[in-house]
Amino acid sequence: MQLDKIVKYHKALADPTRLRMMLILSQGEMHGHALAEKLNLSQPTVTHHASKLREAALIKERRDKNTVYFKLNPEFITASAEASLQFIFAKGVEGMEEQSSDNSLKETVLRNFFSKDGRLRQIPAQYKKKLIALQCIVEKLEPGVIYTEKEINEFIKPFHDDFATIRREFIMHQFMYRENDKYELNPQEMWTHWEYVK
Amino acid sequence: MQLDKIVKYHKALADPTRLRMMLILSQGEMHGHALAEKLNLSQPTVTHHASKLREAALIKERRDKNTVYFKLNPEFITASAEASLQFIFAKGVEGMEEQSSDNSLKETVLRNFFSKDGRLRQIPAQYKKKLIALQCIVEKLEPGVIYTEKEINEFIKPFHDDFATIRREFIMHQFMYRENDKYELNPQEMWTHWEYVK
DNA sequence: AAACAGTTTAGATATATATCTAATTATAAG
DNA sequence: CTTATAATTAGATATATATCTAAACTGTTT
Repeated sequence: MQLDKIVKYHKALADPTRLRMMLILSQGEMHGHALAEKLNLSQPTVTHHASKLREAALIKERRDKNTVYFKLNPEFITASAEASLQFIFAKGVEGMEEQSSDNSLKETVLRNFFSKDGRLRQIPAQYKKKLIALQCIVEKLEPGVIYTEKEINEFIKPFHDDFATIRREFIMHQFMYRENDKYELNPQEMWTHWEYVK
Repeated sequence: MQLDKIVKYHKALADPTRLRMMLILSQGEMHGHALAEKLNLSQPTVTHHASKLREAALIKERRDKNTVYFKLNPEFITASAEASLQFIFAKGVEGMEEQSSDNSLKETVLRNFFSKDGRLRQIPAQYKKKLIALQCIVEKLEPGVIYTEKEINEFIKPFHDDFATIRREFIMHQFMYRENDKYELNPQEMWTHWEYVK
């Protein structure tokens, strides 16, 4: 998983001192002592910040005799910014794998909580089973259709008397979304409750 | 100064939980309760992270009855990443202003520390004055020329007997840089010791 | 080999922050 | 007006981190 790398990149730049270091180094390479002087910091502090930047590969170093010169690693700086954006906007490419993994549990729920006529005997208390029961009902709705609250209630009633609770759970667990008392199915990707985010 | 904003942007994304929030929201808007559930966190924690993201303008919110829906603010996300890069790579556009501000101090140093024949009587102990004295000497070198250590020594001797110390100070204060025993002047922008980084 | 200069490591301290529970606020429903 | 639900605020705690001083290390010079 690359999440850690992206965090590391942002952490590296999430500090005013390190940003000023980067600014200074954008003018050319510089050694530790001079950096400490320009920033009014002790040398150990500069070492500390330099390690953070180096761990994120944002700077490179060269050594001449005793003194270590730092300079920017521009390719990596831009690459990291790019990667961060890609990460955030990567539409759920993953998360589809486990889709059908829990079939046995689904059958259990269908057998134990629904009667032959399709009514929900009772709302499962156990979290995962409740989600499955809700999903079994909600997937009988039409994707793309906009429902009124009344219509949703009428739809639920044949399954269970407490339509208010179930309607609320639909929203709560992201099966549907609501705006100005209009209800609509969310895309199925949003129903993925089994931790697809690693 | 925009440094704070850039720090805020990176801080906002410098946390695995918030990054996962962004990932989830990239699939569509979601309200606090559902986010808490997906992330296995308490609702106050989600509020906490949402504020951080909101302060950096990375997410937007809408409210329907009691529930607040979060969604990404994609323009700002990319704009911030762009601004961060621009900040880092902004070559010293600033810093040129105060160039000639301290002329009086320079005259003082010239009068008190240099004799009529141009020799440096003694190395000033006071930091700013020392820098001025060094600069007065170093600027007599040719930009672009690569010197050997021997040549540097010979150059300094007419100014001061302790050429070793002065040569070291040239490096230390970034007037010159050294690689494999070759010495070269740094560009004048790097001599700017009077805190151009705000 | 002794001294030195630049860097790094170790250890201490203070501030920041991620997370929780409990209490409060805000909006809606009955 | 009372209750209920979602969100926020307050307060507590534990971890992370920015900074310093002092000590150790490493390569250079004498």
